[in-house]
Amino acid sequence: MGKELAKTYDPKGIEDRLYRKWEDNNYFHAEVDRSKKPFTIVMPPPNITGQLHMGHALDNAMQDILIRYKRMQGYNALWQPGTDHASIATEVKIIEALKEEGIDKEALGREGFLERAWKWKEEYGGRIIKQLKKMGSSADWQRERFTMDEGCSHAVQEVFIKLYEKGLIYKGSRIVNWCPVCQTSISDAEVEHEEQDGYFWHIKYPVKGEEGRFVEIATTRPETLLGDTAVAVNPEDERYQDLIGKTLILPLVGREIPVVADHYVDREFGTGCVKITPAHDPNDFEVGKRHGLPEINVMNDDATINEKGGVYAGMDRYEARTKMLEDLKEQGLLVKVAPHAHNVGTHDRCKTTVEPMVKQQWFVKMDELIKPAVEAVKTGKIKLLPERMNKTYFNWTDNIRDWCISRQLWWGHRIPAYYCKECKDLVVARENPEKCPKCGCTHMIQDPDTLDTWFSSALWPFSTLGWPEKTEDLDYFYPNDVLVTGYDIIFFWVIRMIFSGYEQMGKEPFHTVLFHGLIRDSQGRKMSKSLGNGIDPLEVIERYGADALRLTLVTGNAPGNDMRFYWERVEASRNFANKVWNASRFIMMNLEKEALRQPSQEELETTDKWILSKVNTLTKDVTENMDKFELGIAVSKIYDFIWDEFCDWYIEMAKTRIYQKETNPVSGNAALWTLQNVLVQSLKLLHPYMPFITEEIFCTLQSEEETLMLSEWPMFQEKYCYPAEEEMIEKMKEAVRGVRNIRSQMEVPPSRKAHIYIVCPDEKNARIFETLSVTCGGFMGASGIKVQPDKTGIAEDAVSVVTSSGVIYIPLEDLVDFEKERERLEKEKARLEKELARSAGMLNNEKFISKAPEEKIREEREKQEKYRLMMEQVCARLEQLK
RNA sequence: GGGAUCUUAGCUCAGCUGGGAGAGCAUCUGCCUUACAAGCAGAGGGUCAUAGGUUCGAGCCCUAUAGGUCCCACCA
Repeated sequence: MGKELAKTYDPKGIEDRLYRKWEDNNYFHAEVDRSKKPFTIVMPPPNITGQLHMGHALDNAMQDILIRYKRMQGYNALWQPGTDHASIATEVKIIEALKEEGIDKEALGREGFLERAWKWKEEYGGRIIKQLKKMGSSADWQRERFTMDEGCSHAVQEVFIKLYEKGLIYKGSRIVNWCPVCQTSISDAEVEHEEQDGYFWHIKYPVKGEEGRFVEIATTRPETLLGDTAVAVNPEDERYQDLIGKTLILPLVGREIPVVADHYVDREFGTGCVKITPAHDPNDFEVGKRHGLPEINVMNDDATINEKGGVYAGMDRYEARTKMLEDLKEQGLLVKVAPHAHNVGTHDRCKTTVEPMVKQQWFVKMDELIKPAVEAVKTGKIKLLPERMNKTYFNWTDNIRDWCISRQLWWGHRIPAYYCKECKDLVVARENPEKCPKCGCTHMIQDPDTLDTWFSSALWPFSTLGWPEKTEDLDYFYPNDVLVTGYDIIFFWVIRMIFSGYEQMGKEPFHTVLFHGLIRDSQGRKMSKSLGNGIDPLEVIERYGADALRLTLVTGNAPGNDMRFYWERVEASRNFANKVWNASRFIMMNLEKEALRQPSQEELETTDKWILSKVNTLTKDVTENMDKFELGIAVSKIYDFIWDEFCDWYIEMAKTRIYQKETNPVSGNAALWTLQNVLVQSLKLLHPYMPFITEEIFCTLQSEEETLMLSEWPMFQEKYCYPAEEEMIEKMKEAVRGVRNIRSQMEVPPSRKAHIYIVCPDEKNARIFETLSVTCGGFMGASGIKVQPDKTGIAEDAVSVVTSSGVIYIPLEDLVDFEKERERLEKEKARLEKELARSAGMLNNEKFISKAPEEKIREEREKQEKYRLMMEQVCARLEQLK
């Protein structure tokens, strides 16, 4: 008869098969279509070095949910995917690989290295995309882009030149964060501060011409002493007034340096005297600028001491430190060593301690660029979710510093700047100029540096749509709608996309940013390679299916909050998938070959109307929640509806009618029609979250339909609101629960049936139970139900359940333990007393009556009346049992 | 040093604009009831971190305190 499904849901096979079907049918592809409204999300491009991890899984699950939802709503939904060249991360990986082969990067040369890099890209670039597909991601893969493909590179070049021409990009000699291991400058955002235990070394500098007089300074980095060009004191520090302007002899070096006065010096801290090393400390750099001090760079790019360091030349910075301290001690100039915890800047990629150094680098001037980006968030033109991210955002924008964009790396976008070999003139141009515009010679050399990887990702929302060409795509799909990403890259990426969007497009790149948190392990630790605590999403998919993983990741997680990963939670999700599967299996088993007839209003029974009303409300709620990006709330409502209302109540209620459809075909048809319709509507609501299982069921159930993913998102319909039926069923459920509770407490075996009496003096309630007696009879373990207005004919010793709509009597004389029954009633009485006291407390409070909204007062009165009636019944029953 | 955030059932977390405390897992009891034991029915378990305040009414708003987490920051 009906269609067959396996007894348990097995995602294996099904998922790959359906994904192939979706791809083959081009369902993910979006073309400009002016008749439809666009909805666009750009995928944060994963690194080509990457493997899918839980962060990606969450990020992509959320985006896929939104994009599938909007697609079903009829939007022209574009999810624009791609990958990132990840300059430094990739370069480091390639160098490692080369090392294993015994090849040196420099020896290989730039060209050879880039050849290797592109090969790497070919090999690994596609890997993560394959993995994303396993998640069910419905991105438009035909539009897949790469940050270093021709179009994106063109965009990068254009932006660079435009900004340069506007004076917003400049080259300058400034102090930058230098990574001695990666041997490149890095931006402020790439520096992580970490507290380390170090020492405060107190060193004496002799005052020139005053035998036996010294100035004592304190430092955490004694090796920088080699580059000192002054000692500074606070101009208002009485202790050192006479020193200002004097000359000191720099220990170990013998160079003469002045004592200068600068307000930067904190009199309270250390000795109040600060050694000034303009070439190796950002503060000192500023002080040096103010006092016209020379900048002496004493280090090589690998942080060994250079020739300026005299006898220490060639030593590593820490080696030199040790040696210098020994020497100072010998000379009696090291006066004190105090333990001192301080913050040390490290490179986020390799964790090497960053060395501040003065270097020629390229910078983006930020103060003007950032203004529209600040304005956009301030005015709500761009909404950050959760809202608290605004503070983080402004904290960064308010303290913004120029962005160092040049990197001494090979893998990346080459800076379009050319230098004349002869006159050193600098030209920024689209192509290598044949001759120097200044001196006319033909030796122009391109700047060897490449750009920060984030320079290209900042353009992602429009470079992927064809910018700088004026494309149809750009016109139609830009601005994007939503950006989904982790809060950890708000500075690296989100802010930079926003100001780049305004600068290049004159429009914001998106209007909503939905931030998610980190996925942690079960102990709350970050998942990391070094800890070995990472969980591979592919393994989860392998074991439980992509749907289960997706559901796990978005359930019970508020935006921006971190989440712990538990296998048990995946198991719970898998169980839900199985529940959906089996409910569908049951329905399909009972469907006849011929189509169901839509029942008339009269043919729909109370229970049908109740569940139709419920799913109607659910549709409204879920749509509202999803529009507010409350994905977790929306899906838990779907979950509760399907499991609790639909499966545990409605399907059970419908069973009798299905089994007896031969004798009552009208009722059977109405039940089956309702089952099928509610199921389909639930599948639609669930589809964005669990695309595979819902598609599989839908296509089996409605074999004439091609796919669920392009079906219409359900709408709330006024005609399916049945408040009266909802109330009736709720009353019935209360009664059923009451009886089940009693039976369980009294340990009545399920096989034991009893004839049940429901005493309802209220006519309306009586009618409810009469109508529903067949339905609730089965649930109450009743052999029959009699609804009557009084207790006539009911055995004195029958057990009773007091509900808000009537008293239910269960004659089970031989089984009843009266002691237990009394206990139970006493407990119920106590509960009611508490409720009544609460009600009375409120209603007797004059202020509540005068100030609370009328609705609340009415509600409270109704409750009080309900409890009062129940109390009467309980007391009467207790009296009887005495 | 500045800022954010958290503290709710044994565990992990929801709780939207203030109006009778929720879920999943775990625990206990009874059920292999012809969709599902990855299940069904029932039960126990919380002075919502502490102390004040605003309010008729606070898990939710305000203030302070304690503890945890995270971000930012150039005191050498």
